[in-house]
Amino acid sequence: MALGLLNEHLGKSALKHSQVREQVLSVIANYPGHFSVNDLCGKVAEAFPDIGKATVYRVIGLFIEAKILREGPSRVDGLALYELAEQEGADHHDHIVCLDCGSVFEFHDEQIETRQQATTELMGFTPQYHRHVIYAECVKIRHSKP
Amino acid sequence: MALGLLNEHLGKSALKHSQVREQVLSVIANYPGHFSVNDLCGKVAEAFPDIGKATVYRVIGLFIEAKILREGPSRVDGLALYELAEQEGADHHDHIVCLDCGSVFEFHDEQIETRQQATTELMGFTPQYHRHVIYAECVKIRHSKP
DNA sequence: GTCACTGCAAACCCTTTGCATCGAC
DNA sequence: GTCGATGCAAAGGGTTTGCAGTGAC
Repeated sequence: MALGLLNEHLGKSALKHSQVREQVLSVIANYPGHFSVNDLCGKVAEAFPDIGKATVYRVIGLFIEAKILREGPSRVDGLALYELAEQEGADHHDHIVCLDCGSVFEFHDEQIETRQQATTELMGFTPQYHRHVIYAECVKIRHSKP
Repeated sequence: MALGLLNEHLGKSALKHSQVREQVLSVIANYPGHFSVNDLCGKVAEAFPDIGKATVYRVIGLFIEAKILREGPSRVDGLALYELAEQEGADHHDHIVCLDCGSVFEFHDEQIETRQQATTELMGFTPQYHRHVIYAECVKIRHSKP
């Protein structure tokens, strides 16, 4: 899976393959959902205590370039969250952040995507990516989180 | 205009009216478009050199509570931008950030707003606010910026 | 052997906080 | 006079960078 993307990206550049990058990738691959850099550092440290925080930051940048990760929603306090990028052709999704508990949910609406594309082009732009996050209160507690 | 909102908000709280707050507000009122805290500090320093940066931060927080300002799009590098909030009943808008020059443009699409509301409610949430930013390349250079 | 990668710690940037002073009511 | 507002400088938190050592090719 994502390992292929990584190697593809490394192949196109002067960058080298490394064990550490594969290790971080394996941690991410097993990471469900959305995470901050700090979350990831924690998980990485559990599995590979020798990997430093600076490397995690550097690797995240690399993975974003390789389109393995993408920047997801921001937490209410503004901290960036990341998630595995969609595979080529897979459904793109946007986010709802619960104002009550901070949980992140995903949604997809084809009409919104279409209108977005059309509106942007109408204004003379070629859309590359977008961030669409709805902050909302949940009516009934239908999800639980610490 | 916004001065009314400020006084209204101050009236509802234990907070005091102050000259400094009015001065910062006057700078913002003359500020076209979207600005970072740093931008604003610069403009404020030009007009009122005695106002400290900490106060600007504190005042921005206050103005957001008073719904005079709202958090706008993020710059590509992630830095938050602010803008004058819409007046009650006025059109809400979202943002396109030009990847070529960083300029910020506004758009509004009623269909997107409607679908957003519907989708969120369908998932059991009451939407409070959203951040919808499209990052795009401009096809022709139809705007100029340093 | 070369040049990129890594870990550590220091540096950085933006933002918040503590504290003494000033100002609004 | 009271209590919030302000300015300054210091502290915080997240992220980046410099450098010497390590690892990939």
